[in-house]
Amino acid sequence: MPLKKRTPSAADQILETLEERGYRSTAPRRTLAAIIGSQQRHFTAEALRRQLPPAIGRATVYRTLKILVESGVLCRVMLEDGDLHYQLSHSGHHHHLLCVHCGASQDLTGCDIEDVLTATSARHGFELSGHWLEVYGRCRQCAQQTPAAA
Amino acid sequence: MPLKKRTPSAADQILETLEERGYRSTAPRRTLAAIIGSQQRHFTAEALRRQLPPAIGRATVYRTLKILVESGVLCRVMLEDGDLHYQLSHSGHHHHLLCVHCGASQDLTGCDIEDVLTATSARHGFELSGHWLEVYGRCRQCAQQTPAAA
DNA sequence: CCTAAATTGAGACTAAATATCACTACCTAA
DNA sequence: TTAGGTAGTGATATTTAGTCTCAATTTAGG
Repeated sequence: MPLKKRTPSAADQILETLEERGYRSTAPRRTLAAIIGSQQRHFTAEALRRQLPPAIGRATVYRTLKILVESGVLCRVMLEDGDLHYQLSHSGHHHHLLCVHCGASQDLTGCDIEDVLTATSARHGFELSGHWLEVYGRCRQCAQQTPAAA
Repeated sequence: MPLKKRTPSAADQILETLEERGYRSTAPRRTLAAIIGSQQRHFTAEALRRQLPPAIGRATVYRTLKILVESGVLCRVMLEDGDLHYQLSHSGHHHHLLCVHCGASQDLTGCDIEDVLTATSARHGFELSGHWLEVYGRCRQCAQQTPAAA
């Protein structure tokens, strides 16, 4: 017998956040939330759309993605080739270690980039307000599988 | 009487770099070099094109920009809104302090970001191969002019 | 001057994203 | 429970940014 209250799924959390922000719960958004919650990797808007029933219009996909980024549910990830991807955001401001081999990404935690930037900016008389950082390389698994990639 | 050998202009330096790399000196490239050398701020491909005689085709502009980035003459700058701009590159790998108020940019020097990233990545078992960093804020002048911007 | 190869520009094309707008479906106040 | 104002939707047109193709032109070098 399944329990009534389980750990809320990613999709549920997404919908909840939208409601908290005053957005209506609609059928397209529920579908979007379910598919987004099921993504194992960062994804593009168009890749997402391909997984959606064709009845859901392009505009809705882009509108919803924008809302979700503003709401902190998703974050944007810039790939090395300039492709803009999205992925579930697990925390507040953070950065990504993006594996260029398998496409996995880990959050960069325990990192004092912010402090370094603040100090360096101050030295330039610069009033820091934000930054954008992506880190590319190979994750542990991929690095082990192909030790000295050409 | 003007001296024969002056400090070479930015445009001359651009053309020289192209020649060193085996690219031919052509009229369109000379025009491009002159206009690029005269930019006071980072610029988009299309903004550049608007300053060019219409006889120079779009393809040539983009081709030349690509060559110049590969040659290290220009570097790409990603603005906060996702706009891709270009600007003259003054050194090798570096980062930018981008003023969101006036559009000025300074190179970020004397910064040990690389070391921090290397150490942090290692802690995650991540084999670092590259990164992308932009820093946004207000330059000294703008910060002074509007001390507590809303 | 001649020629091969590099370069060019017009324009077709692509991809990603936004804008428009009539229509629909939510949700709440009655 | 329903009515109706509004948020939301989707089809479609449009924009933006850039790439591709290819015939014609220009360049560098002998």
